[in-house]
Amino acid sequence: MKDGQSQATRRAPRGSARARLIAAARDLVRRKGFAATSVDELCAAAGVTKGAFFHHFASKEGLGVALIEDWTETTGAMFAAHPYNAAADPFDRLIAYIELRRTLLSMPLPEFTCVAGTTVQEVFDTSAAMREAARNSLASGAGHVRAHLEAALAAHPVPGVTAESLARQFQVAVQGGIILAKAENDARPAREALDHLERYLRLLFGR
Amino acid sequence: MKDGQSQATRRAPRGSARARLIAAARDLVRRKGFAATSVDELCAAAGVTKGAFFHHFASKEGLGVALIEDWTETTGAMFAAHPYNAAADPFDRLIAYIELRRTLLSMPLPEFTCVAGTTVQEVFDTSAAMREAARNSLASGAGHVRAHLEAALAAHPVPGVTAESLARQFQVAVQGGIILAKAENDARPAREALDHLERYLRLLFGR
DNA sequence: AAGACAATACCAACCAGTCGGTATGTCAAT
DNA sequence: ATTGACATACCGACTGGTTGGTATTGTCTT
Repeated sequence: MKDGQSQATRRAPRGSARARLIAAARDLVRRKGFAATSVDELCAAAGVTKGAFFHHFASKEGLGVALIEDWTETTGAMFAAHPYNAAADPFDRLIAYIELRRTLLSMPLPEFTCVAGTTVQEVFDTSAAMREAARNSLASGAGHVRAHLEAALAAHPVPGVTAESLARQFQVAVQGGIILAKAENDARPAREALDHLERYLRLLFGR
Repeated sequence: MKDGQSQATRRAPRGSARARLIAAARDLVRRKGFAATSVDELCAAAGVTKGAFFHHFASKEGLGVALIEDWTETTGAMFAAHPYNAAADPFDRLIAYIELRRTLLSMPLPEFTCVAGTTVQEVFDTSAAMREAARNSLASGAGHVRAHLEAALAAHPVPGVTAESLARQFQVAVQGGIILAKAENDARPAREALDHLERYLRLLFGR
């Protein structure tokens, strides 16, 4: 009788408020940026009240840090689990990684924007905590390809090129591509950035 | 007697309010982002009242559009006037352009961030007018190198590579480098992004 | 019973934008 | 060379609504 069902659809199950807030933040921050997203908006989107918000996060900035940390884990798990890691040749794994990033670009624009890259642009000078979380996130993202790059460079050294720096260039191509895609309102420039990255790699490794 | 001097230092000369507001916006928006910069803050920084603000701009968004358009003109004039255009060989001009961008990176971080690239990240989905201004700004920036690229490609064609797309990759390297620099709070990753771009160019053109 | 979790009401500060008014400059007719 | 009509540039108090954050109370789970 107690209309438990409508209650359940209307209100999220207890204990999920934190996760729901982070999910809502991921959506809204990608579309509108961090500063332009208000706490009230976040609560409404998550189906949660303000009391719940400030129970789980000390401040809006706290939510921002948690959002980026969650992003680091989520994307990290996704890349780690992906079959692109299976290829025997490290160079093939790099090409497969780029191909994987290409397929991600077929999603709608707000859904392939990088949470860390977007927010750090806004807050790098106003929130040290969020900047540090973003730095860690981008470094972690570069870490996924660095291992493959080290193996590839061991088999085919390139003078003046380190795995560390080349891994960062992957991030540069991805982040820069996203900016151009946003400006053009079209994923194509981001896809072309990956094409150039792949061509660069092939030239470096003589493939 | 009439303390005309203190009057002059206390208040900007008539007619300069618009330019002062744009200059203040360039500073503040680079450091804090567009959404986090309030109109009051802008007015205070420009030494101007709110009445003056809304006399010159219909809205905060209007100031945003004017800011990006001004940025397009300013940077365009700067690159056009620079001696890097002097080299006879188009390839040398491209290398000189990259070198010019490298020297820009010796400034403090907020001063080498691209106004168009930063703001479009925030407002690409919430302000069509600003996104369009940013698109135009980035396209204009790519246009500066496209001419040199066309000449270089005419002398040394590279299959599958157009001047248009390669010019955009210059923007990708610059914008992506800025994001990493912000995250690391250090210009070095941006400089390395230019190094990789230069190496890519040399490989493409066999230099 | 006790603590974790969440709902509601509330607050001072701040937000973008408005509006009636004034200062300054322009130009044509006197 | 004055005058006066008009436009531009600017001023700053004000408004309705929103902001991030708090205080208090209630309700689940163990």
